[in-house]
Amino acid sequence: MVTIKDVAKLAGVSIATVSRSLAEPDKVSEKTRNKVIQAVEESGYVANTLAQNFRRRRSNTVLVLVPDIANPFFANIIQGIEQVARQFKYRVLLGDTQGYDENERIYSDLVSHKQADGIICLGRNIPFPYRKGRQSLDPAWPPFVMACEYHRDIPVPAVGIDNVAAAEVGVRHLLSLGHRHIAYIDGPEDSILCEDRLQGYKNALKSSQLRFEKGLVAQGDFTLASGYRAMTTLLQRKQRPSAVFCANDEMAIGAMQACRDAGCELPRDISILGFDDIVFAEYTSPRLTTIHQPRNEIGEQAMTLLLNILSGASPAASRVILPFSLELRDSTKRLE
Amino acid sequence: MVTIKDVAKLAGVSIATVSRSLAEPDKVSEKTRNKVIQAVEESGYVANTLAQNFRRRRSNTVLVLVPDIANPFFANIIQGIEQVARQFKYRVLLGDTQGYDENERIYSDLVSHKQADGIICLGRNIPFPYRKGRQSLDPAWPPFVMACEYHRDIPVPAVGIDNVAAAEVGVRHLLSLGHRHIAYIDGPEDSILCEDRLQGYKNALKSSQLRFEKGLVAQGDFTLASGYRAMTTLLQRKQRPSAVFCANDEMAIGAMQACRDAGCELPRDISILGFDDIVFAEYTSPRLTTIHQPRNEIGEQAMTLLLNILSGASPAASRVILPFSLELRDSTKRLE
DNA sequence: TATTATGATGTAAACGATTACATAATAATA
DNA sequence: TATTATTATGTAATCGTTTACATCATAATA
Repeated sequence: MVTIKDVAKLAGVSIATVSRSLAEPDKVSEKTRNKVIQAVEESGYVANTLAQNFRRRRSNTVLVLVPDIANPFFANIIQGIEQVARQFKYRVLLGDTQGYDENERIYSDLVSHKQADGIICLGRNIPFPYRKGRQSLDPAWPPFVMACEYHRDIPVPAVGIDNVAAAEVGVRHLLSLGHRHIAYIDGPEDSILCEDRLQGYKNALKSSQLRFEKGLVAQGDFTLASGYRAMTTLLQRKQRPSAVFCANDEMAIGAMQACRDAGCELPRDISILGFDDIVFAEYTSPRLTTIHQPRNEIGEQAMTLLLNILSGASPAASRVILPFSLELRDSTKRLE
Repeated sequence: MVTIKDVAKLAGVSIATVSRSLAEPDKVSEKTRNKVIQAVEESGYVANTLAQNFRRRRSNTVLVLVPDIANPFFANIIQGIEQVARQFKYRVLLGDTQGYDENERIYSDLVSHKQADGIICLGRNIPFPYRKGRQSLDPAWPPFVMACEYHRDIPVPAVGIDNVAAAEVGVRHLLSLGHRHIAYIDGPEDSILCEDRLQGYKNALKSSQLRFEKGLVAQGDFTLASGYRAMTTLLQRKQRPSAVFCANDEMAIGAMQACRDAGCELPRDISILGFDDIVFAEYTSPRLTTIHQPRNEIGEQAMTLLLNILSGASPAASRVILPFSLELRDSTKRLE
């Protein structure tokens, strides 16, 4: 293996000069710089990243905590993160937490072990211990940002959309189609995202002087199967809802299947509205009307934000709110 | 930061002894071992992984090259890899190559830079330069294994199913339903997987004394959109196929949509058979009949294989072939 | 008991880079 | 030209481990 020593010998300079020529080229005369570059090429030298990381006490790696990689929604966010990371020569270490807090802990240890410089958290759990009610960011925490989710109490830097507004726009769309009996299939209980979407749903109802009915909210957990189950429950009500707003597309797709299995025709009997706009939304039957989130951009922005923090930007909480849009397709229909 | 030195001082031994107590406990007397453990706990020492990696010249990290993380099929394989990796204290570095060879090169550089100890390649491209026709594994290559795909010329360790057999089973199923005019929607051109599946398709036809017709093969690239396009092309033939075998589920789902858009009723007019059995396959309408692959296990086995190689097992090519199964659902129907 | 084998510990040299500091070379100024 | 400021380079310490080797203590053997 060719080391910096070999290059130094070959170029007839000291190792310090080689190091400088490579890291801070303008701190070195043009002549020597050329000699060094020549020697590097001749010897085929590549710096040993392990040694560099050790000496610089950082890894140029970010850890991404994903509740579930198999969820195509997260996959797109990761792509955005990857893209920016690659551009800035950062590596992306993946941590699939499968929704378990313990796993999040395990992974975040990597940061204290200097295996990663920072964390992007796609899930809803902060992987560090914290006291409830704490107002400011704990200075002991490693650099990290949340994407999609955020935190109500702690001012964690976060990237996402305005979920209240997005849900409201979606439900208002259903209302504008004449629906008055609108159900909501909720995501995991402790998700702020879902709380916000529920709030948007309530706001929309209110704007039409409709009363919020608890029985019209069914619990899901973002999976296809949970959407199916939730819808099945809703269909058992004496008065079936004429429209259903789902907290994500997968549950919407599950719900559609439940409707079909119950003998409903879509969208004639029931309108369905999703959230996220995953690729599959365009390939359901009927095509799923849904709220589009700029997934790639969320990832990009999250990584950018983290890079800023890593390069010493104020650790003050910055929320990046990106635009959403209502994607009108065929799963929602005017009530006849 | 508390280092090994501090622990040594606290325990009243040398740093070598501390290191040994931790790495090779049986090379040290019980008394000292206890003293050291005590000191470690008291001081809250955790070894600096950066320093360890540097000194040990390895990173305890594997690089996973994924053509597309957004593909749920790969996501499940990654989960399998993750699982085993975590168990053996390995980290998973993710490289989304988005199908570009150059990206694969970039990532595989990480190995030469010692950022990763080995590679698991989910795509079809070997990320190192190689001469065609080479019979043996290049000893200069870093440890790596392929999952799903494999290589025809080079004996690369690989994990997957018998794609020829699987496709044959699938198509025979269509034949058994009376279909004689069966199309095939192919995946990317340079994929051995797809070549194998095509071969299985041909074998099945042959077994029923049917002639292989080139016009019944449409090109796709594993995406939903490409499935849609391919199916649209097939539907323009004077004689429409009565059944279509798709090289993966996503193309099958795309194809279903194309059929509906062309006014076909499924599965009455056309039977559709997928491949992979992604979660969404159960939520299409009609539910997709498909070939099930043990995705998680493929990931697990691939990681296990890589670990073996890393721990010095013979670098000889070992192929791990896992079982598949035909998942009968509602998208295939007896020809009337 | 003297000698040898065995096991436990310590000493110090790596690993391959970065970087504070000292020194040498050059340019700018008086 | 002599002096000072500036820039370029080299020397050597350092990061926190691991590990070859030397040393010392203890147990086993003659």
